[in-house]
Amino acid sequence: MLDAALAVFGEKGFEGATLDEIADRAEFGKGTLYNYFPGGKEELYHALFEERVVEGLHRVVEATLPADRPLGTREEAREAFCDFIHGLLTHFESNRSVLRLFMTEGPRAFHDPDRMAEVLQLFASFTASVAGAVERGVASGALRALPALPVAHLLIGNVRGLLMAHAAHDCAPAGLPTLPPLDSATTAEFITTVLFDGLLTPAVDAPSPDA
Amino acid sequence: MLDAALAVFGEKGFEGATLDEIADRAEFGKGTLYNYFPGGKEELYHALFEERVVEGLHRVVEATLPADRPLGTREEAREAFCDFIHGLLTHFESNRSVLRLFMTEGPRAFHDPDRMAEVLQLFASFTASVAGAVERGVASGALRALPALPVAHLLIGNVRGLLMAHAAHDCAPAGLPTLPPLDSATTAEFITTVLFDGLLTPAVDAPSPDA
DNA sequence: TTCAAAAGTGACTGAGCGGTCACCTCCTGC
DNA sequence: GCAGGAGGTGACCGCTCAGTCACTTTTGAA
Repeated sequence: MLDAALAVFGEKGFEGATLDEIADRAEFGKGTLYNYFPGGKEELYHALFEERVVEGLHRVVEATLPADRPLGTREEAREAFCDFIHGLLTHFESNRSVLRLFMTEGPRAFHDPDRMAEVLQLFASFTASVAGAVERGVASGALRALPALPVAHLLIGNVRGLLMAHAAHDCAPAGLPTLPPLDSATTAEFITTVLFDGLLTPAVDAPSPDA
Repeated sequence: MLDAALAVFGEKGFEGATLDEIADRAEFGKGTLYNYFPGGKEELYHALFEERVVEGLHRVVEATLPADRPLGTREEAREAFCDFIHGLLTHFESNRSVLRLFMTEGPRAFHDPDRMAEVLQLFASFTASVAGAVERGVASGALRALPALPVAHLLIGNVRGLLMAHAAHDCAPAGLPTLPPLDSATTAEFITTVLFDGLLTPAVDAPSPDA
């Protein structure tokens, strides 16, 4: 049943999805749906969001940034976060519907403070885990002394942004300037390079302008 | 009329906004709305999006990354992009409704390939301008030789991500782990530091950029 | 002053959809 | 084989809202 809901919400979005279609696709009657989710559309959606999206994020963070993973050196930190980014990318690339829920939910919550509070609550421990890892990196001297929470947001935001750009490429028919679909390992390495090494060329005292 | 539409779409989102409310708030009859926008809700929304969101992005990019701005040195490149980021932040912070349209539209377009094509078309020249600036930075040796378009996406995505996080903070009632509202200059400097100097502490064997 | 076109109006309509409920069906335990 | 209830069902209801159109008001040219 959640599978059907995921498919339909993923395709149509929250507003566009109809309970009739979800029930049809799940091969259940609409009434049955209310047996499982008395709260109706909202409850179904929230349950789905929690079980698939939030749960997925947790698995990735547990696999790649566990509290005992050493982040003492620059190399360790770089590799750990690269794994994390790679984990997020592969997770979402193999779960397009989940990706859509993930990307759509933030904006949706803006129009409803209660929902926003809920969403933030659901993401809180995920964000906190990432921020914790950043903090450990800072403490060990591997990372610059920047505030951990904004850095965590930035990290997550980057993955989200590139996923969005790539997903847009899939949808776009014309020859518009979109990103070609990269494999997740390359993309992860790209993001890591920018975020960890920086965009600027390494400062040698005589910069080499090689045209 | 567009002002009223902006306010309502900003508050309620595309689906949540009703033409009755827009017409009311604009102090027009609903019929009049169809005189100006025969295509109805969609056309009104698209016109709004084009005139306010896309237009705003263009103004920022023209002000901070014009084609003749020198990007030859690391310092010039860093400052130019910092200005750009700062420009985006201030623009959106003083136009919350515009911000919401901007953030909501991407996800919305996923459920409709035609709309996605339109949106990409509208953003194409904006993205291209940013990518062009990146390319110039790379050509002059100030920036690492990374593909310009993904870098541009990353840049824009970072601003979008932090704006979202800060906007979420405004909505959230509880003491959840959200970002405190920073002033845009600080935030711009923060993003620039991460993206340009990198998260890693300067390596011993490489010369250090200044703190 | 006249009047026709342009601009504006809001009650009405029809479709779509979330949610309900009286009924059915099938399993279980006796 | 039967009673009872848990689980399943889909026609139906009521409401919301985009879009329409017959009518009113304004405008400005003659």
